[in-house]
Amino acid sequence: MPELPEVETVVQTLKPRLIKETITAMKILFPKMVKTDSSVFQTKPIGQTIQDIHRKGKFIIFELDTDVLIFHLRMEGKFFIKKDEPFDKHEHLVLYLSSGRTLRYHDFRKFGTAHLLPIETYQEVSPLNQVGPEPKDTNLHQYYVRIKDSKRPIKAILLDQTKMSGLGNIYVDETLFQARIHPERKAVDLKEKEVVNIVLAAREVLAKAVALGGTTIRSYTSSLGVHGRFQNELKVHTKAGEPCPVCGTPIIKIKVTGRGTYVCPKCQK
DNA sequence: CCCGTGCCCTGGCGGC
DNA sequence: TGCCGCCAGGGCACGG
Repeated sequence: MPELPEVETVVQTLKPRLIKETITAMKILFPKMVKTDSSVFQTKPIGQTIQDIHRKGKFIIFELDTDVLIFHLRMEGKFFIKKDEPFDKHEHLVLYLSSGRTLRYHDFRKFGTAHLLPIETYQEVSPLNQVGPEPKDTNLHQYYVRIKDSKRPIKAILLDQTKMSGLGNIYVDETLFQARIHPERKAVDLKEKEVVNIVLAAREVLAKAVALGGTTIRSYTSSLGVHGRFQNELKVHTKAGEPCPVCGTPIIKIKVTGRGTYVCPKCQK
């Protein structure tokens, strides 16, 4: 499940391989993933050159000459660069490139999305205008003010990409463990210092995960994927029954707003 | 406006 | 061994 560190790793991997490639053709194998008018999506990128690749939150942005191609990988999306091999059944979108290679979007759960938007305005419209700053760019006091009246559990707020972007289920659990805050605490009951500590913890957790290339929980053989090493650093996520690395109390798994959640019942208050 | 729920999808796993 | 049913989960539409 790619979160900010995994998406960043994908961007850094794709960039040197795809910059200055021109898109010569496109094949859409799973039309539902395309969220822009399909005739526009299919024809407008042809002849345009990939000038840059970057991301906002968990969205990957391919900057072309006059438009941007925006992908969201959701849980299982990944890219492969291949020659003229036959299509895999999970490849849903194929870009043909001027070098003769193909860029393939692969997603066996079919949750990922693709948009094509004009380069001048894409930041002001959906989906990217819904994406808040990531933790390192979040103003601590402003964030506290923004969430302080909410009765929702802090975990739900940290997963809300409009308020702050980049955290998913894994890194929220790790962030709240590091900050010693229980995921079910309501935002309205948190002191400003606690909220500040949570954002600071998120910055640290994400920075370390980016440095290690993200987290690979399920092992896939991927030619162009995430071979992250942060899974070795996880303190609570997926650790149900194992001792808390701080106090030794067994980690428990609970459900918070529908999400599987790992917590140390002693350390996190 | 705010919040909770259901939906999308399919590989993998538990249960029998 | 094989099959069935359910779970996982990010973001969005929808309804209260």
